[in-house]
Amino acid sequence: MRLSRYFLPLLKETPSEATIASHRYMLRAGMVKQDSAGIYIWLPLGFKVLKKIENIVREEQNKSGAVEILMPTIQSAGHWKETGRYDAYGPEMLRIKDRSNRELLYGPTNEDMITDMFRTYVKSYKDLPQSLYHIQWKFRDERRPRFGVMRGREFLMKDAYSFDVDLESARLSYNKQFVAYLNTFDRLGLQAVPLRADAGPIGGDLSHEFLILAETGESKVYCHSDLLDMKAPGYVSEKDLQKVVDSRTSFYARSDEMHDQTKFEKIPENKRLVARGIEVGHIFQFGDKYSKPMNANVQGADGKVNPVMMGSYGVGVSRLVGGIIEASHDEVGIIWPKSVTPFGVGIINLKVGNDEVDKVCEDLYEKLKNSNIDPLYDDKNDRGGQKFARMDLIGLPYQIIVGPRGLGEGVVEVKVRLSGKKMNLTLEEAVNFIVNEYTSET
RNA sequence: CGGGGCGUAGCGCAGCCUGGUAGCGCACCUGUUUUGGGAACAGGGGGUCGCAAGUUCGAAUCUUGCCGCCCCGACCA
Repeated sequence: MRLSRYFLPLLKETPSEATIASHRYMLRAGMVKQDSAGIYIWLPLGFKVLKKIENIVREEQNKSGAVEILMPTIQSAGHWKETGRYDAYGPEMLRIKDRSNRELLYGPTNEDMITDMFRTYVKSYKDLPQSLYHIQWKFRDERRPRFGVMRGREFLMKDAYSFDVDLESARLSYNKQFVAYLNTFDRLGLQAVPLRADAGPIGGDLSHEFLILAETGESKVYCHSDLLDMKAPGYVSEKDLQKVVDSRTSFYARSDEMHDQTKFEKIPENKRLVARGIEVGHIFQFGDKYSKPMNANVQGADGKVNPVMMGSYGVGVSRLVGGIIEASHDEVGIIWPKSVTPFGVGIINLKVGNDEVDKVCEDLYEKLKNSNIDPLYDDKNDRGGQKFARMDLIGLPYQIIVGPRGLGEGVVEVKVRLSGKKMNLTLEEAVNFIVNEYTSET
């Protein structure tokens, strides 16, 4: 993309409402624009990142065996009355009436709807287990939206639902999602900690929440520090699932509400970690909580009819955009992990109009495009300082700086955003370096 | 939901107390000189001062009502 033809409305000054880094930078880097409290327009740069995160979440869901569907944002109140949640959910649910005075709502979650869908089709244990997910916009009428997209009212969420014939099988489905979450957050460049959680308003027996550590996090985290050193498991066969899950859940790791100081103090003192975190995922097993009142029953091999055993698994996709920035920024701007960066590399032309500089930039631009690097070429006729500051702010992992001074010696400058390290390389070397950075690790 | 605050140009703000027809910085447009870490000078465009009613000869400024937004706390993915 050529910057001169892109839509990137940057702000030099920080809007007064933004108090945390991710909110400040998302506004300044032209990623989002607030339309009303907790509701945002996703501008091109922000939208690209959102889609990249969404795709990683999708790929890991697919790998786990979950199947994608898409449920509507607007739901009928009927299903919610059947489970008793219409009254239980409270004012955070946005209730709407249509022209015929029918009661509708903008979905804050989808257990009721999917259970209704499931029961009309599935009657036999032979069709189980089943995991379905969708990635869809939700609405919760928060009393106090804040922190930009981290706590919006409208937000993009992946929610998966598992259906099993018994609790033992349901545990397997739960574990698959648990492992999928470890892999998902790893690919997003995040260190996510699974905490034992309270099932909360969704209800259930077994539950974990996944938090990324950040000073601005809303939850307090107490955990064994070795948990942070564990690497993502990658592919895990069914027979090893429980072992992998146990290897994480055996560590003490809890949020404020579930904290048990006595148990915490059994951890060696130098391994006790108290930090703050941002919740980016939450998984629940809740058995027949919805299937029973909704008569979502299946017939087993023994001929008996029982409610299907369910779980649900959420990831805050739009919240992750902010969460990643909280976890990865410095005093001048964002530092994107390679997996979600809106562009692979920024090319800075320091002297637009100079034949040689223009030619080298165009050459780099074409070569990188053809190597699937998706470069952003700053071809605007601005001063150097402005270009550097701009590129640092939007946080692409690599920059290639092309100017007459370097070209006089036959080199361009490659800058690594994270380390600040700069290298003088020939044009070919620069292209090879960037391509290699994106292919050497997955 | 408790407590506090703010709505004046795209962004950041002053003016309001003490009423007289709107200003500063950044951004934007034109020109000149510049050009390797957010350039300088000159000229210029952009506002029903959140909305409505009231007081007044006259309201950004005073009064009342409404709307919107933010911050702290409690709550939440």
